[in-house]
Formats: sequence, structure tokens, C-alpha cells
Amino acid sequence: METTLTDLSTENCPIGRTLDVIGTTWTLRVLREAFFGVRRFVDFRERLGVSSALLTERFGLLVEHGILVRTAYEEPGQRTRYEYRLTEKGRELYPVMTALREWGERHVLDDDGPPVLVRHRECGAAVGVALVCEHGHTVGVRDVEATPGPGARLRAEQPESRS
Amino acid sequence: METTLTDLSTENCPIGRTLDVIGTTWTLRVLREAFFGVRRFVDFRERLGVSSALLTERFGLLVEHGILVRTAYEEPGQRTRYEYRLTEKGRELYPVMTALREWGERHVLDDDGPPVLVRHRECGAAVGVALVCEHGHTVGVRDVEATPGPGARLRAEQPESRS
DNA sequence: CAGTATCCCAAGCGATACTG
DNA sequence: CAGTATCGCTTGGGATACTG
Repeated sequence: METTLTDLSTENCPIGRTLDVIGTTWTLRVLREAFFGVRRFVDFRERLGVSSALLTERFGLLVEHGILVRTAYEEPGQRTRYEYRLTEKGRELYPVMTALREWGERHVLDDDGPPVLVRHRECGAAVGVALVCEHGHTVGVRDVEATPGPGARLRAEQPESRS
Repeated sequence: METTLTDLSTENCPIGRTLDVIGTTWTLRVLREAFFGVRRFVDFRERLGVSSALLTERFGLLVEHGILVRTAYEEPGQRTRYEYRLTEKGRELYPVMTALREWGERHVLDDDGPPVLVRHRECGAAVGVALVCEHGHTVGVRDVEATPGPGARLRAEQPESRS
């Protein structure tokens, strides 16, 4: 009998793994602010309305995972400040943000339209994500085929559930 | 003085709104299973390893938001069964899933490679998401410009934080 | 099977106070 | 400013038992 997708373990699923890292309640909102250009601790805290303790903990995790970096900087004549910036690994989450934004703009937006317009700097057209294949074709959800890959693992046998 | 992005309220942010709907701990995993083709209550429960109570609650929310539909069906000679399927609105979350998957495959994958291969049915090439503008250009994160849109709202004044 | 109901523990998180 | 520490509430969610 052929192995189908639903025979596979979800344990090493890249979606689940990603959610383990960024899928907790405030983490993606913190990253959203980072993509907005927010850098300083207080600014994150005030914009998100969260406690210092929570923010400290989230920053710790994100730095640990290499998604943000904490750097000190001095403005002349000022105290030392710290800032949190996206790393390249963090910046690669932009498609996730964009996909979330597009869905939200389509389905859960107020009547007055999007609060932020995101456009291609060179031509001014709205930016979003598209499903594409490596040959450059635009792909619909229905045109996609999913099959077990090299990392596929069978999940532990259920004791043969008979209804 | 010009209004900048960081002056805006985050209250009506489409990313935040989307996360309010699907950003809770198990919800995206439930949807992942739905995209895998899982339909029946027990199958979701066994694959995710969650309790009935949790699953019931999540299904309730997702149906309420029009992301899943619950339908009864009868197999001849069998009891009535129920299944949960993605609606069109739910299927539109596929780019979100794909973006999460791609990031995970790049950054948090085991050495043995992806458990699932996702390919374009017609040409066999791997499928992912790409940032594009409406004029069809492929766009880099750095080529994007974000400005306040029609739904922009100023956030409540902070009492002028002076460091 | 597809849930509902109850009980209870643990994690998430805000509030507050304090520190370098 | 950029945190750390503590407290205590509230929610999330597992375990178990029961129902149509």
C-alpha cells in the first residue's frame, strides 16, 4: 500500500517548526513592528501595549533564534541606547507578514480601507505574494500536488481505529 | 509635520486582525491538517494530539469565521458522519501556509530534508511564494515602500515621552 | 464517531516596584 | 532608558467521564 500524506508524522513539519518559533501570541506582532521600522524597547512596548517583562522575554527568544539582533549605539552626547533589528533570517519572514496582511485586507478590514499601502518603489503598484513554481509559473491552490519527501516519517501506528 | 507609519494606530492593522482569527496556538495547525486533506474529527484529534474539548472549540471559531464548514454526509449503510472542510476564504490562507513552510524548510529543517514536496502539477517544479507587484514585477524586501493608507488612524497621543 | 461537561493544573501575561 | 523581579489573576488546555 502506498504511503499517503496523512500517514506521515507531523513532528518534523516545517510549518509546525516555524510556529514553534514565531507562532506565539505576541511574537508576530513584535516582528510586525520591526518591519515597520521600530527599533527601541520603549517604542515596541508602547505601540504594542505590553509589559516590559513580556517584551524582554520575546526579544530573548527572537535574538536566540537569530531573527533579531540587539546592538548598542551611542548618539553623541547621549547615553548608550540599544536597538533591536531584523537579521537576514528575520527579514525572510516578510512573505509571511505579507500573506497575513493580504488575507486580512481581504477579509477583516474596516470599510475605510487599509491603514498602510505597500507598493513597489519603482513602479508604484501594490505588493503582495503569489504562489509560483520554480519555473516561474503562477500557480493556483488547485494546481499544487503534495507528495512525501525525503524527510518523510511515518507516524506512530494507531492501534487500528475501526469505527 | 508629516505623518509617518509609526504614528499610526495598530488597532486596525490587517496583520493583527488576521492573527486575532488564526493566530492562536493550535488554530494554524488545525488548518495545516485541513490543507493536508484531513476532514474527520478523530483524524484531526489523533494527528494533532489534542483533546476533544480543544478541537471542538477551535472548530467552532473557524466555522464561525467562515474558514471551515461542517457538513454531514452519509456513506451508504453507515451512520451519519461529519466533516470539516475549508471554504474559499479558508483556502485563501494557502499563501500563509506556504510562506511558513518555506521559511521553515530554509531555517528549521532536519538534515534529511522536507517531509513533504509541494510541486506544480503541470510542470513538476517546486512551489513557493514570491513577492510581486500588481504590474507583475518580482519585488525584493528592499524594493517595497510603505505609506499611510485611507484607513490610517493616528494612535492616542503619548504624553510626549522625553528620554 | 462526534462531541459535551467537569475538574484542575500550568502557562501567559499585566501590574507594580525596583535597578544599573 | 532598558531592563529584572515578584505577585497574582486569567486563560489555555489535558484528563477523564459521559451522551446521542
